[in-house]
Order: sequence, then C-alpha cells, then structure tokens
Amino acid sequence: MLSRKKPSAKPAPERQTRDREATEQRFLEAAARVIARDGAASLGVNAIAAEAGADKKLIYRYFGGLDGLLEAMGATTALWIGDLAPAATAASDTDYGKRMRAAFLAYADKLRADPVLQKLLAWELAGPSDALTRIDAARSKAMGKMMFAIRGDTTAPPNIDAPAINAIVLAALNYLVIRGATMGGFSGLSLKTDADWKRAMAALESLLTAAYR
Amino acid sequence: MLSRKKPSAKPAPERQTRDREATEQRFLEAAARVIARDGAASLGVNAIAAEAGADKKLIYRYFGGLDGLLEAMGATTALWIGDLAPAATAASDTDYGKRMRAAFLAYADKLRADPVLQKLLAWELAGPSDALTRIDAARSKAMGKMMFAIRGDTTAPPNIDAPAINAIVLAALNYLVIRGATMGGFSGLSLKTDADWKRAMAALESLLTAAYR
DNA sequence: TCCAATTGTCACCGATTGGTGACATACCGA
DNA sequence: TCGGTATGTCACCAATCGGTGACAATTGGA
Repeated sequence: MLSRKKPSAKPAPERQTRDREATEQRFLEAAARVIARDGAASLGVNAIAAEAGADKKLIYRYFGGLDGLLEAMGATTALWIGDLAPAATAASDTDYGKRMRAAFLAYADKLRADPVLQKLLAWELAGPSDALTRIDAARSKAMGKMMFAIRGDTTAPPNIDAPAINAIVLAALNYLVIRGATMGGFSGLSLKTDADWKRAMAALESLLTAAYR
Repeated sequence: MLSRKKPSAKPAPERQTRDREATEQRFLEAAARVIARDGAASLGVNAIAAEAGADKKLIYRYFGGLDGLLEAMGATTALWIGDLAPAATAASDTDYGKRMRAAFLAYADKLRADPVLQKLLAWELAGPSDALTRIDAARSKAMGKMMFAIRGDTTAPPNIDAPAINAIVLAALNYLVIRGATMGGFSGLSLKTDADWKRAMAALESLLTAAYR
C-alpha cells in the first residue's frame, strides 16, 4: 500500500447510473450475447454479470435468479414469430399447401438469422429445465396461433394428417438450422452458404408440394 | 479416535480387482448411465468416476481424459447403425422409396430405444466440441455406408434431390425423437405413447411415398 | 523369490460455480 | 434540507469443477 489510496479522488467510477430498467435491459442483452457467442451451456450468473458489466447480485434482485432472467428473455426472443402470419398470408393464395410452404420458408429464414433462438432450441433438447419448458410453452403457443392465422379460411386436403406433417417439417427445419450453425452440415448435406440452403429449401418445398397435393 | 484403527484388520476392501480392461468397461458403462440419467450437460470426470466406483485418476491414465472416454463410447453407441442395412434390404423390394421408408422407420425405432445416443445427439447441437465432432464424423460415416448399402442396385427417381430429402427426413427424426424423450411432444404433436409414434410415423411415411412417387 | 511395472487410492491444488450479507452511494419525496 | 429507500459494489461463503503428484498394493515375469 504505497501511494495508492482508496477514498481519495475517484479515478473513473461514472458507472452509477441508478436506472433499474436500463440495468435490466443490459442484463438481457448481455445474456443474449453470451448465449449467442459461447452457447447456452456456459450460461450462468457470473458470465452474464461480467458481460453486462454489472453485479450478479442484481440478477437475483431484479429477476429472482437465472430462471427469471431466462424467462424474461424468452418472452422477447420469439416476437418475430407473430410477424410470419401476415408475411405468409400477404402472398394470399387460397391453397393450404402453398400458404404452409411460404410460412415454413419464412420461418427458416428468420430462424437462421436468430442465433439466440437457435441456442435456446438446442438447449431445450439437451435437458428439460423448468424455466426452459415455460419458455417453450410460450413460444409454441405463439407458434400455434401463427399456424392458425396462416391457415385462415383455407382447409387442408382430406385424408392428410396436417398437424403431424407440419410438426415433422418444423422439426426438420429446427434441426437443420441448428446443425448448419454449429457443424455446417448434416448427413452429407452441406449447410453453410446461402446456395446450400437454397438447395435444402428446394428439396423441402418439393416434399411439401408432393404431400399437400 | 477411539477404538477405530486403520492399519489393523481390513473391514471390507475387496475392491482391488487389478483388471484394467474391466475397469475401462466400468467407466464406459458408468458414463452411459450418467449420460442417460442426468443428461450430457452434467457429464464430467467426477460424476463418471463416482458412478463407476473407481478413481477419476484412472480416466486420465486409461483414456487420456474425458474426450478420449467419449470417443471410445461413441465408437460403441453407433454399432447398431450397421444392422439397419440388412434389416431394410431383407424386406427386399426393388423400389428405392420403399427401401428408404423401411430404413427410416427402423432407424426411428432403434434411436427411440437408445437414450444414450439421444443425449449425444442433443449435446452435439448444444455446442461443438472437438470430441463430439469426431464422434459425429464416425457415426455419419457409418450412416453414409448404411444408406449406400440400403440403396443397393436400386436408383432414386429422377429430378429428385434424394440426398437432401433423406437428410431432411433424418433431421426430423432426430429432432422428434429427442423432443419426445425430453418434453413428450413437439408443436402440438404428442410423442409419448407408442400410439403417438405410430401416428407420427404414418405421417412421415405418407410424406415419403409422396416424395418418392 | 524378488523386483519392477502396473493398478488402484488418497489428498491436494487452483479456478470457477451459484448464492448472500454487509456496506456505500445516489435518488427522490416529505 | 433531510431522511428513507432503491440502486449499485464488494467481499465472502461452501460446493464443485478438472487435473495431478505421491504413495500403497498387487500382479506377473525373470
């Protein structure tokens, strides 16, 4: 302890904004950055607090812990799902199959551009957590409403289990997007460039047209 | 320290089998149990050693660390993949689409009965690790050989991107099986009972027949 | 029989984890 | 202006993590 004193002139504190909402927002953004960069596995209060430049104690104070923060984040990550319905119905075709195809393609594009949601989806698969399941419940509810809106007054072809087929397509989409982001491909199918994805989506489109014929 | 002495008559040591192969096997089985019960996220040398009832030091001695153990385990988990080809070709039909359908259905059944591989697949999605990627490389290579064997002398219909379509179907299968195991369903489609799966597989079959018509 | 290498055991290390109590400071209404 | 409260900071805790060195005990070959 030589010349360094503590209670003297402050070097550069300047960090005390005293704004709870802003701090909460910083936490949410920091969590998104961490989850997008290091993956959902290495997500914790320490990492988030360090990324946010705030104290982890505040996470407990404001969100009640990591679960609360995740839940708050989950509420914001799935917002664009609601935008899919107008986009798909805008190209208004009275054909059920064509509407679904447009919706799925739009969904794939959006998901491909949202690394946070990708990691969240991957994490849900790794292990069922109470917070994650709640997030998933909210998202799948929004998804169901979207599907309903897209369908509109059209009707699926008879003798076809449309919900099951849609679930299968959605499952393939989720898996392929995540695999493409983390490993660059799956089962010999490269999923790196836009051209790769164009090929994959063409194949999926042909699958759907054949199914909903 | 009353009457309890250490260097006197041994109570029940009896644990020193001095069998390296047996110990390695114990580690592999313990790792499989841990990964099947607690998920891949909570997999570590401490947990594995505790489950195996052996010392973690031996993991480093025998496998060179956790990565080596995972690699050794991955080599054994994908063994049944090779058995899919004879099963699918046994119902020998010269139709490419029918063969693929049989193979995919058999694959789904096997994967549904292999919780370890499920967790491994889920973990690969969560984060790319060097060990995991090597495991995946070995497995997808076996998968490719299997697909080749199943196809045999049949040929896919023209104007159809068979590799892409097969990748899509495989992706959907992986995702649905994992979701069914961890969350019991996906996108409104329940995946708990055998009846649920029968429905899902029927939908997938109709998809494939339509695509490979 | 004896010795050396293999196998197993234990104690310990530093780093990191989630979580909390105590305290300093800034804000805002009375 | 004063004082209470919300906000932010820091130090600390026990538990657990991956990893290693030192040592005891067993085995098998010379």
